[in-house]
Amino acid sequence: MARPRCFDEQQALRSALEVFWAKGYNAASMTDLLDATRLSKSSLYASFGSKQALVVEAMRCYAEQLMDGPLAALGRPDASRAEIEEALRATAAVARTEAGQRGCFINNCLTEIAPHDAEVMAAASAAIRQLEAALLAAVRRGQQQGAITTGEPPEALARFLVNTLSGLNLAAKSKPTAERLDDIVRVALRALD
Amino acid sequence: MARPRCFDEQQALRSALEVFWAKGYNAASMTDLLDATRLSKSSLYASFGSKQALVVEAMRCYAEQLMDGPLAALGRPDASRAEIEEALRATAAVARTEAGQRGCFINNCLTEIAPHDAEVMAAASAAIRQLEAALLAAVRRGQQQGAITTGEPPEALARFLVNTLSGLNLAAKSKPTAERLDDIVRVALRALD
DNA sequence: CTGATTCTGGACTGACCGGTCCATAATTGG
DNA sequence: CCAATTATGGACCGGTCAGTCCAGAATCAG
Repeated sequence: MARPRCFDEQQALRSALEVFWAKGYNAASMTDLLDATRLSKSSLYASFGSKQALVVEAMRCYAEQLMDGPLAALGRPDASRAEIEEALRATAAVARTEAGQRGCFINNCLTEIAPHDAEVMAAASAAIRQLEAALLAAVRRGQQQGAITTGEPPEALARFLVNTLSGLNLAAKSKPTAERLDDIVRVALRALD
Repeated sequence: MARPRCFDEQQALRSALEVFWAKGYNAASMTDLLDATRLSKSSLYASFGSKQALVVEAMRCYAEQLMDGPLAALGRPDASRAEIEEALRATAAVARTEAGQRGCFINNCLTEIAPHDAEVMAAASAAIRQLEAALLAAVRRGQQQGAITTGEPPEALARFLVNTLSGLNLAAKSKPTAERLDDIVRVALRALD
């Protein structure tokens, strides 16, 4: 009875994410988004409602692909110190690439738009909370195994690690050398001893 | 012979900085800047040339007031471990305030505009380099005094500390609790032991 | 083939953008 | 008071912004 949708909403979302990620929210025009998604204006507005709603969806999409990418190790149920180290190193490795210079999309949104948009703030906070929870579980396991100091509560160590990851992603913006990133990761890991 | 300038360029710059800092570069319109500086469009363009040139000057202005504010301790010629701790704590203290939720202006610019503007990138890099140099000097002194580990080169520790400060300023965006910030500072300082 | 329904392209809107320009007001030295 | 010089306000510019809307193409069930 009805004509079926002839485009993949998830695929469009991924394309929109690329645009927002590369250009930032304000600098990404609807024209840019239309070109990237290959959707008509009507279709895009019918599917997502507004530019703001679209970026919020893009943030969720990004958070998912983060946990499947450089932070995948942290998602494993037996994640411990080795997986924390792996996550830090993978983040540093991405930061060296050209694409990595876009930084963390969540942090970009937190910086540019969250202060003036409650929904974006909520989405960013949720993503950060999720990362912290994963780190917390890994820290606890590491402490139980004696691989991580028990001189600090696991919550404190997890918060510190979130902070270090944020910093690495920000550092990525200014074309850091591999040595610089390695220094940061190595010294940060000292805090777990 | 000539009519003297009847406004304070530095004062106008500080006002412009407030606008850019609170709203972000793209979201700050010339109208906003004109209202805040109380200048006419002609005067502002005659003094600074363009919105982009204005933000670059604002970045320099911010970098100065940073070294006179929370990072003042690091500027002292005898700065050592205590001054590093003081800088971290002062940054955390600012992050708790409402004004602190604007984060670090340099990092905001690095995130929003530096990727697409070479001059902004240069200004941001210069500011970060300056901070790192101050930290490096303090780390070296701390190592000589035996207050900081010599198990890592001072450059690595300085880079790590820059990273931690960046992270704290980013964390400021999401209304962090005092406890959370204290955790980050305390754990980061472990890495110096 | 037909009628119902939904998707699609693009014209269109009013507002605002950063930036230019000029006539005028203000202040100077003489 | 005058001539020279500069700051100033505001009109104005073309372009772009996010978002609306509609006529028509595409796809369905029967």
